[in-house]
Formats: sequence, structure tokens, C-alpha cells
Amino acid sequence: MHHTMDGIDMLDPSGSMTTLTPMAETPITSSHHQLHGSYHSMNHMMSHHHSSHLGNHTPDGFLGAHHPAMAAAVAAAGLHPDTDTDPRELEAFAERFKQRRIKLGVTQADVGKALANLKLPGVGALSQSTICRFESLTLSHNNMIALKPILQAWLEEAEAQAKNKRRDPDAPSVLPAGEKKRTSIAAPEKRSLEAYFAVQPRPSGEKIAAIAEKLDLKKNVVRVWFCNQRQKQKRMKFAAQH
DNA sequence: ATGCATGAGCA
DNA sequence: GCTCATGCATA
Repeated sequence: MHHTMDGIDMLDPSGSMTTLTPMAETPITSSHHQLHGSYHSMNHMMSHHHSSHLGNHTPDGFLGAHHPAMAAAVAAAGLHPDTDTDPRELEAFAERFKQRRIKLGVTQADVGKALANLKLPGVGALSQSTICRFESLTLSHNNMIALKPILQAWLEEAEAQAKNKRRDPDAPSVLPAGEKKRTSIAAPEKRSLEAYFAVQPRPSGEKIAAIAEKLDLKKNVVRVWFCNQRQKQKRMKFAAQH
């Protein structure tokens, strides 16, 4: 009984993401003293100003930063070459960053909050998620490039202060209580979605509606799923840039 | 560490 | 409606 759309029963969308888990760090959770400050409940303090300042300036799919013509133009403009945009450099920095961050005894969440204290123009706090993704290169190339200087600035500042101050038992741990959202797509449905995605990564609204109905999911959930799936394909680690 | 979600900006 | 940066909740 199939009439709207089928033909995906022969697909085998395997080899998605086999993220290995490095976990070679030391989760110190209460040793931040120099980079702290306002622990205001930053609930939605940043629900309207994030995608407009940190690298959301490239239309679609960043241009290869290795264009000879572009490199020349960049050089002529007196801007940096592709040293800051080089995936290799980013990767190296990300690792150095993580290493030194851990050495400082600071968690990813701590770093995120500390960024606001840097008071850099247009730079506010970031979430643990983002710091984590930066370290694991699971962000877009442009996003990595935009965040690098900021995190580098924090790192230098943090290490500088780590030299002066040494110990200061001050740990205002905040254990927020939150009840929010999060739909969970079951494995079978997920498999179907992946199969559809393999055939058509960008289904039309109607197609999405059809899929949603077949899988008994809300259309919005399916659309978002496809969007997120596309984003994943563009992340550094999996992009064909290495 | 990662899944599902929001919202700004663009077409 | 998409992309993109980013976040909360959760595994």
C-alpha cells in the first residue's frame, strides 16, 4: 500500500557519524575564579542577536579560501591571507585551545560565560555546546573562523590572569532548573528520514508533509530534521576539506 | 557530545 | 522556506 512516494526500501544509509569519544580530559568543575562575574540567569538574553555578528556573512557555502584570485584580492586589501582560514590552522588551534583550557581547569561552560567578560565588541556569552563544537571542529568553516579570535583572546587573558592569581576558593555553582522542549524521533522514523534524505536532501514542502504523515510526525519536525541534516553535512569534520 | 529547535537574515 | 549560528535538553 504505497502511492505517494516510495522506492527507498533498497537504501542503506549507513556510515553517518561514528564520532569517536576522545574523553582524555579532566572535568574539573569548580576551579574558576578569575573569569567569572555575572551569573545572571541568561535565559533569553540572547534570543535575537546571534546570527548577525559572528560570521553569518557568507551567502551559502563559504567560498574556498584557497582561491588565487581571492588571495590576491585579500592581500591587496591589506587583510590577512588565508592563514586564519586554513582548516589546518583551525584544527591545530582547536586542539591547543582545548589542551590549555583544561590545563587552566576551566570547563567548556565556564569558557562560554567568561567570553562575556572580555567585553569585546559584539561578543557575548556562548554555550557549552558551542565551545564543545569548536573544540571538536563540528562547526562550519566560517563559524570556526569567526570564533577563533574570540576564543584566542579569552585564552590569552585567562592564562595571563592565571599567572597572577593562583588560588581563590570561589565557586558559586548554579544549578538551574529547566523544563523545556525536545521532541524525540524514534529509531525507525529516523531510519526512514535518512533514507529519504539520501534520495532527496531537499524535499519540497509538499514532500515533507507527505513524509511527515507517513511517519506520523509533525511537518515542522520533519522540516527541521532535514535542515539539521543538511547542516551536519557542512560541518568541518565531514566536509571534504582535509 | 549530540539531537532537535529557534530566530535572524535573505531570496 | 532555506541557511547559519547557536542553544537547551538529554544521552
